[in-house]
Amino acid sequence: MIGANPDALTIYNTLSRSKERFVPMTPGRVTMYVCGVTVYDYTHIGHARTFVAFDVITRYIRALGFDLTFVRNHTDVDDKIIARAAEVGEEPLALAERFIAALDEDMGALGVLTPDVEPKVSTHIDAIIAMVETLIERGMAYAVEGGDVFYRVERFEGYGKLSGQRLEGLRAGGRIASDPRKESPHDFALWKSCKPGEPSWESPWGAGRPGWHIECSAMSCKHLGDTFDIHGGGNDLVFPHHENEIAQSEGATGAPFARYWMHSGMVNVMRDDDQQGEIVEKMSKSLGNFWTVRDVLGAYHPEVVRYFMLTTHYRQPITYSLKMMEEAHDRLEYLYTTLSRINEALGRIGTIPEAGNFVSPAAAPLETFFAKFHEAMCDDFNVPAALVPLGELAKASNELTKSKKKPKPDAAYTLAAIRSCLVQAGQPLGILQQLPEEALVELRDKRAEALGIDSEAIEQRINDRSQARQDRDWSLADAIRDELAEQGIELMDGADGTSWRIARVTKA
RNA sequence: GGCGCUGUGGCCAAGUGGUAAGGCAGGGGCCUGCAAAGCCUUGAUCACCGGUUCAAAUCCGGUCAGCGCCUCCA
Repeated sequence: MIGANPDALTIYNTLSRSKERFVPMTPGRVTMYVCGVTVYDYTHIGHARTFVAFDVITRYIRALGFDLTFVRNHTDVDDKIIARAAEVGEEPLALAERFIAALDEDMGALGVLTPDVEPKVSTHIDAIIAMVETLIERGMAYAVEGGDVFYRVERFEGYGKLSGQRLEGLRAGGRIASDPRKESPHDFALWKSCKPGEPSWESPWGAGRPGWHIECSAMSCKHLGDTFDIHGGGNDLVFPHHENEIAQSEGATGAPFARYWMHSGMVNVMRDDDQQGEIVEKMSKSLGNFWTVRDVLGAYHPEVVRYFMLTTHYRQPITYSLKMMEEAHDRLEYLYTTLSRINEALGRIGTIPEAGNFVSPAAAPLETFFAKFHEAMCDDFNVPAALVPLGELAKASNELTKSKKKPKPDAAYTLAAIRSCLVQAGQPLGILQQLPEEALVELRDKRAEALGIDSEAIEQRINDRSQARQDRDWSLADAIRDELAEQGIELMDGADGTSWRIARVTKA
């Protein structure tokens, strides 16, 4: 990508609690592992936030010229999956498989790139067992009667280095009675014996299944090695999941685990509370306050969902609301409208003039565009700041496309350059990747569909009005405009006919 | 109780030592048969108190408020 400088990238590392210059282990190559989800239900907007955040990160790392290997797992063996499967009378692995397919579909629709490797627990049992055995050999874990294996937390010196927790500060067993077979209440399960009827695999400790944290240690090790560059996930995984991963991996290999830990912020949701009024709280399955990706995709264009997520830095929490989605919709529509106007203007002349022969009047934002964009992106992927130069470009472009005349050669060149910049910058962000004319229709139709507006009826009335306007019957034309405006339809009279859009649902 | 995060104009949101990016909404204007779109223009001293400094939204201490994790969680 133009202006990209891989040496300039800075990443906030949870481990050091500071921004660090990013230097990969192997020059030019980056290895990254991101925790996926436990697949027992449809994914919600919270999952999508993390996936989109790391999608932008993977895209931008590649745009910087790095050769990235990206691994993201599916946890397909887990208590919740077993419980859900029992509820609906399905085989646990079949249920998991079904929701993996749904996840692929949802994330694909959101434009989230498929990772290079998507390992599953069920296909990595050997690697998991091997790692547990190593941990036992090294004294970092112990098997107990009944066929469970626990990690010996107190044996791992660095325990708590990621989350800043100290063993004494933890409320282990506070809410759930601690297993008396544990040496310490903080010890956690690496291998769990199974009850009859549950999915299980043979192991040196009897039939059972892996504990929750071990799969990520085993699978990241298998696909990326003992030490790799970046480990990511939602910040609710910092403790205990990621802390335990470090204990397992470093306890087993003796080598440093992930070098940079990146955590994305949660999606919040507003709720009306009788006592406290409006309160924000984390979107989560257990609170039941979630919107599934498919619900939201039913109402909004996928790039609108992405744009919404791009407006807040990935480490900050973001509040999901209708108002913010509408705002994102309008802003994306604005950018696509800008591109469409460029196409229209450029369509009025034949060939686009070559660079270098013209002094363009709107060159200022163009000259600084990539510098600003990369400066923001290299500052720990500051996407909200990176969006600013896009807006500047759009403004300059719309100034140039104001006139309906044939653009002058230097203006045409500038417009072509702006279009190219917008589309290029949109690539790592995952927006502006459609033909603008198609995107605008999709944006409009999606909103029409969500509001139950009949597009054909609208177009019919527009035709009626066009006739009235031809007859110079302004009062009838205005009456139709008002009638449609009642439904939130805004008409745009242009040189080549009338187009329409739907006004925002919520204003204040 | 422990660990961590946050508090910037009506709303959203960057900035983390040199006198506040950007977006939305609102006001004014240009354009338009009218309108929409687009363009121009307009607003904050950064929760509070104290300290460090030539200089702080930005560093340190304290207070208040909100949130997350410590149990499954993206």
